[in-house]
Amino acid sequence: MAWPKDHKRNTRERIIEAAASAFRQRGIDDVGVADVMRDAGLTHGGFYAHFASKEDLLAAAVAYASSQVTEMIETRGASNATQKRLLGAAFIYLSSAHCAHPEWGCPIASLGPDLVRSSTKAQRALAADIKKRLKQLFDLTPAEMPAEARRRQAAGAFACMVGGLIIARGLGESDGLEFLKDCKRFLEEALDDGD
Amino acid sequence: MAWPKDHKRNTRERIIEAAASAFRQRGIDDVGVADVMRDAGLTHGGFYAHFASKEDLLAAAVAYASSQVTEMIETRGASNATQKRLLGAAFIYLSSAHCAHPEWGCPIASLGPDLVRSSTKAQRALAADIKKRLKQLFDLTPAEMPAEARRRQAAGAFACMVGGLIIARGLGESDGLEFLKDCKRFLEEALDDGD
DNA sequence: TGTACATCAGTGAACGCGCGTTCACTGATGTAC
DNA sequence: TGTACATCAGTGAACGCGCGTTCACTGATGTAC
Repeated sequence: MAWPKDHKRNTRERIIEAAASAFRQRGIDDVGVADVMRDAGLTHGGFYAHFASKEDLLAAAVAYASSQVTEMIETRGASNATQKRLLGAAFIYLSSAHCAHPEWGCPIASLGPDLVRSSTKAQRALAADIKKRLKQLFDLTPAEMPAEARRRQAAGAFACMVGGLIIARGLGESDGLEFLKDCKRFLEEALDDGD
Repeated sequence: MAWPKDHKRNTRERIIEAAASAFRQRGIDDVGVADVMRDAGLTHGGFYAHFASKEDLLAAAVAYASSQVTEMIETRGASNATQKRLLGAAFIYLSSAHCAHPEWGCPIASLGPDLVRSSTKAQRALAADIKKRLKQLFDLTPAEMPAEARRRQAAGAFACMVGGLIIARGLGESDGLEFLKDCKRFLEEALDDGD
């Protein structure tokens, strides 16, 4: 081979990162293949050496975005060793920083409904993201609780997180922050139940 | 005037209804002006006699969709006179029927993230929808509770409803139904708190 | 060490296609006489 | 009651534009000798 062996892999990764940011910030249809390639420092023609279609790129971008959120929750939300690890994850997710920056945040909250209507491949990436997240949140619930109760808490908290973020963004800056606070207090009480 | 005086108003309404269904089912960008007009039994050229732009139609469609959801909650969810009216609303919202039929359901769950990125007019329609819904849900909480607690319950339940529906749709048929049940049980417990 | 070569990542012009929007028109309707 | 007319909701061809995708090519790189 005439090129460093991971050069193409690196380029591909760069394209995926650029796409993941742009899609989450501006939406799937408002971001063209040429835009993504420009963000990655390339010209649009080379795109199809890396992906079969824009839909394929979307699926890869969702998977990448999902892993970013997993890391965000792991390192910034659930690091405390107390009983309230799920609540810590929810607080990070419902933070004003996450609300203001969809481009590095949860792809379900920024693209979910579009992904449901999307190609099979992107749909599968979404479903995989959801299942991973549910597993991650489940593992943050108190281990001594019955599994069913843990699953319920993970599901309810996750729903509240995704919906809360979307609604807060829809309300705009000041009302949105107020709403986020209400959601957090709601979860605080709701998750106290099972202790 | 050479036409029945509410003829144009009726036609406009028909276009809005067609758009509200199509947008919620297939997404904003995947529904063309010509599609909407065909659904309304017209040809595309006449569109601009009713709306200044597709974005304007979108704003009107969101407002119409919102009123449909208000009615759904009012007539099918919150009709009981018990203490659990908010829970009743949530159960209707998180029903499998609503999950399977975005075209007559909540526009926040089907279009929310897209509307946040949309024109100012559509954004305003979304924010208005959210505020109306929050007010409606607030009014379903027990009147004897402190206002702050009522607001928290309304916010948390609403977030859970929107997020729950989006996640369930993302999971697909069977897993989605299971998830909806978990969300409903979660809310059942969470809303018991304040009684 | 130096040179010719093969490889293939990336370039950029070109293609169809569909969409939002415009506009000259048609023809159904209520009104005036 | 009947006819000519004015109105304007709706028609359909046409426009420009941007996007996803294709393809012949260029040129940077590691390898063979």
